[in-house]
Amino acid sequence: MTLTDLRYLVALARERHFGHAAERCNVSQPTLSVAIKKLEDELAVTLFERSAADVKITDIGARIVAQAEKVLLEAGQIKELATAGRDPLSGPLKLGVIYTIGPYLLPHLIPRVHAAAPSMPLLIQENYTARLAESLKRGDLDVIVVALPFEEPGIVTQAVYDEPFRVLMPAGHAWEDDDTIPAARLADAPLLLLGAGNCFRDQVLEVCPLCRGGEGLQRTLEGSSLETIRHMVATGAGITVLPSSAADPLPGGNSLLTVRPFDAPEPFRRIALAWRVTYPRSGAIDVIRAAILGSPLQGVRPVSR
Amino acid sequence: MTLTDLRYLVALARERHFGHAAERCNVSQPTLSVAIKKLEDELAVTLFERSAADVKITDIGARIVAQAEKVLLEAGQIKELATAGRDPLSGPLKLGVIYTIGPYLLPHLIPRVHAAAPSMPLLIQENYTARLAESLKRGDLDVIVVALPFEEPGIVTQAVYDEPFRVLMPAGHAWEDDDTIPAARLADAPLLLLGAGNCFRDQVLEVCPLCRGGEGLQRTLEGSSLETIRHMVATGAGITVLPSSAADPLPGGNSLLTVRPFDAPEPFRRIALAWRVTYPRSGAIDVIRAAILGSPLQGVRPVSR
DNA sequence: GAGGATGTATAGTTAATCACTATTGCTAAC
DNA sequence: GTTAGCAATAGTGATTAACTATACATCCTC
Repeated sequence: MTLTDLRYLVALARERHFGHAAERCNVSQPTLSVAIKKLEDELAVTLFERSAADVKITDIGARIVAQAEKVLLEAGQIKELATAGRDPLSGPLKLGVIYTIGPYLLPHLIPRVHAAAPSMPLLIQENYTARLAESLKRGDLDVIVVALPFEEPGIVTQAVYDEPFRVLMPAGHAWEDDDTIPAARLADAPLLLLGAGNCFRDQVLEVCPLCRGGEGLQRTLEGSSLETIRHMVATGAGITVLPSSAADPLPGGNSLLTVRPFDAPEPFRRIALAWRVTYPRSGAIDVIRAAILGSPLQGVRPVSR
Repeated sequence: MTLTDLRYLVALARERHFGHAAERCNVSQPTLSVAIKKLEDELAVTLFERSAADVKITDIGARIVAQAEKVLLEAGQIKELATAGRDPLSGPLKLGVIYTIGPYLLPHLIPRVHAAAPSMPLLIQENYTARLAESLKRGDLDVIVVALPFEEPGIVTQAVYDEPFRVLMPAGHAWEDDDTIPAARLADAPLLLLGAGNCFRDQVLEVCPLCRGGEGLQRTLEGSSLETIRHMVATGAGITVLPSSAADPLPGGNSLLTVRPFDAPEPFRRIALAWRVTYPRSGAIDVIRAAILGSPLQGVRPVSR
């Protein structure tokens, strides 16, 4: 029993004439005749009473035809689903973002994606890189925004932008007079740091390796966020290093804080998109990339593809 | 897209492994692989993300799989319908009976058919032979009970029983002393007859052809029934000829009426079943025949097949 | 980083199926 | 009896679907 057979069956039930039904199906009369006979044999049921005068459907035949129509209808739905699903910008996209980007990127990203792909709602998860990677590989996420380096089997990455680091200090701090800050100076500063698991923490520690072994004045704030740290800096609890998108004052920004860049060469992190190499909706990824680059993130430099 | 393809699709969605899915479908891995690829090409949609680690279904793939399961379910219903419809004794049987048999046969027939084929309800129509024949050919009826001769193209008949004619007269009638009645005597009797269209009327007239031309004492009662005529005979309005099943007194019968057979050779009618030669439920016809022969119809003689 | 293990895709071949044309067979109507 | 209409069958060719064998890709291990 094939869908073609069922189409022949329904056509014959409608036309009550093998020749006409065959014509409607664009096949020859014997083709349809044989197919119906095959169906009857397979089902071990007489579907039609054939006579010279006309073709009559049996009671059981009528019931089976009704069911066949239902099958064909449902099968047609598959094609419709496929047509709808062919557009990579249709259907939800599961996006993961690391904690140190989400709060600064998402408010800009979401409306831009919505404008570019109105029928692609974003399902967003913020998490650590490791968790995002796991979800991405499991298929719980489709695309993630992470900092490089990021190497995972089966995952491809695409750099999107570079983002310099900044030193954040309370307004009136002694370093405020300097236009730029040397990284080495941080070694003995009361540096506020994110907890383990945040990639940004490690990147900051790389900027001033001395701190690591030094067990100096740094304080690790487990379970905290960049925003919390910023508030703590404002209250004079210490200084910190932030990515520029989180640090640079927006118009009408915080007057309790002072931001200074590092001495050249500025330390920076490279932010990238990552997805399974097998992920088919590359068009959706392009939209995400464009929306990120279209977002007004302070201090970031796009990375050409 | 075939039902087989959909089965492969569903299996792969369940197993998430080409080899295992193929095994479950009793085909080789390449067979399933090619089929899925063909489906994806046809629908122009990526249904699965394949990687060395595992097989992931895409969002659109999951939706299509759900629809495919629906299709397969509905298709399975066809087989179930066929299985149920394979029994000729399942499903209603549309039975036609001529007016001069119905009232005497049906009260016996219906419970017997119900006992022999409980899931074959009878849809019964009483009518003239010509109307029954038309309905039978149109397919509005499946089997009819008529008197022979009955010849129609595409229709087969099977004699079931012979039924002698009887003379019915009011109790106390002059002929009551005779054990049998010669047919010729009816020529000048006040014979009550059914209206035109009733085959039994013509059969009675054949018994005594003289009446036809004679325009004697006969009265034709249009739109009447044998039962009405019987009542009229009881009131002394005349005499009549009835088939034995309608005439012979049942235990506790009507004491106002006297029934006499004809002189030998008794005139009789032959009752038969008729159906379209293409009608597939011969088993149902056998049940009807057996139920008729099992009915206690007075005076009838079964006709062996 | 080379080699092995796992798993999917491809190549090449064979068998089955499907659809065609031509023809037969059947029924009913003229 | 003949003819017309229509479905069934025969026979053939093309397409499809299945197989086995093998290539290819990826990841993991040593």
